[in-house]
Amino acid sequence: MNNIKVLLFDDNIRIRESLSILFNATRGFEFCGAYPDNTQVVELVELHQPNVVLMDIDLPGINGIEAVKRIRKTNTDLPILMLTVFDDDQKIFDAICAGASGYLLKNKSLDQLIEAVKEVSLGGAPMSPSIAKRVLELFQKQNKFETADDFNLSPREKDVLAYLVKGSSYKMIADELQIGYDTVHTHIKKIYKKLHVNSMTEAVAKALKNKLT
Amino acid sequence: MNNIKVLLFDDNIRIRESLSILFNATRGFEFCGAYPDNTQVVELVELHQPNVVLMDIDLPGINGIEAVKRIRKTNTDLPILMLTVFDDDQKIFDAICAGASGYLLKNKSLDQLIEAVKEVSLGGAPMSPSIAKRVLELFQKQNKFETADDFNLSPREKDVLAYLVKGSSYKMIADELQIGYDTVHTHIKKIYKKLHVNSMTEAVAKALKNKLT
DNA sequence: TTGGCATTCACCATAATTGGTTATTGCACG
DNA sequence: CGTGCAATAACCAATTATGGTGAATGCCAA
Repeated sequence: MNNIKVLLFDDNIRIRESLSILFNATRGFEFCGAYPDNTQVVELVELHQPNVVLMDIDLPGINGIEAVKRIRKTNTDLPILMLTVFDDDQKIFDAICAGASGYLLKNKSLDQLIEAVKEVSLGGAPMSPSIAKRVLELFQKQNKFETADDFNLSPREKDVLAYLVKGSSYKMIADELQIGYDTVHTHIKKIYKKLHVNSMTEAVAKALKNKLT
Repeated sequence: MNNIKVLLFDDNIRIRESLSILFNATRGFEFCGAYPDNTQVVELVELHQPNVVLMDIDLPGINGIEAVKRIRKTNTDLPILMLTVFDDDQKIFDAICAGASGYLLKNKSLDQLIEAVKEVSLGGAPMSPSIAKRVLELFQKQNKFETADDFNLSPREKDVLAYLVKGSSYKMIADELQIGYDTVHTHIKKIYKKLHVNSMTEAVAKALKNKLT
């Protein structure tokens, strides 16, 4: 198996030096270099062809999240491990959405860092447990839904509502469901009563807000 | 510091026995008991008052995910660590949405398991890197958005579109934006041209699909 | 300063939606 | 064997939305 080539971006010179020593001294790793900012991040990735990028999230100028976005424009597979001293919800969220592969707090031991880099190079997504907790919470928040509020819609009414959400008109719904225009009208009237709305747009908005689709 | 009380649900008798020995023999832990199914899960949690629950995800009868839901009905804080041999996307997703605190593959060493239980009892969310990767991918998928497609909407047009999404009619928008009905009409006509749609519901659907709000 | 664009407004004709009532069919439940 | 409900359908009147043209104002940049 080939060495794992590691490229580091961090504005702290001590971290650059110590990680440089660490990866050069550890069997199975190869240190491409360490840079204090992201001005040349895309070019440096192109140049060094690393297997893993370590990215400090709080860099001056182009921050780590922006750098991840730039790398991801041309390279969707390269593992990028975010390093940070803070576990700020918004930054975690942004970094993950930008396409980061993992997220470590800097309080890890060097052994744990080595382990994490190995894991991320193999396609895993190492995360500090406290980070993982945040991610899970964000995830749960986004996917909590009120099954309670079904509004007692009948199956057919749900069908019709789904077409409304897709942007269909009475006529289109009638065509697609193979029923008459007046029947669509009837269904929609009942939907409005059950949802306590009185227009298609309100119904669509309510359906989407309550994940009725 | 008090011992960490661990309660286990797993249908494999070998795992029950070996983890029983492990946690009884490890300083800082206390083993509440091991059960092969979830029929009494809520009562057992109530009885033992554990600090951490280890839950196999594939149990006969009431599965691990359903068990998590039941526990979460009355106890939102108790750390529940899911154990599984498979890393199936849907199960990961369901377990997390049900309220699981962490998610470990069973290929972990006993030392790593002990470490993970410690972490979860402290409020972390240990995850096997391969699981974490799935979670990140699901997360990224849910939150990917096309900032590119702004559709060249002017600020005012975005305002109007936002009201459409809220379910407002021409009149309501005119009132709320303090402009005339015909002006709203004009804005909406331009929005339709830019979005390539020709009804309020289509505009709302497209706006929401492209996160234009 | 001229051209483009955003924002505002008006009028007209057509099409679509809304709310009301009424009615038939078929299915499930007690 | 009625009762209730979902699903289907029809009719009417009033409101709302759509698509077109045209036009005034103001602002910014070439």
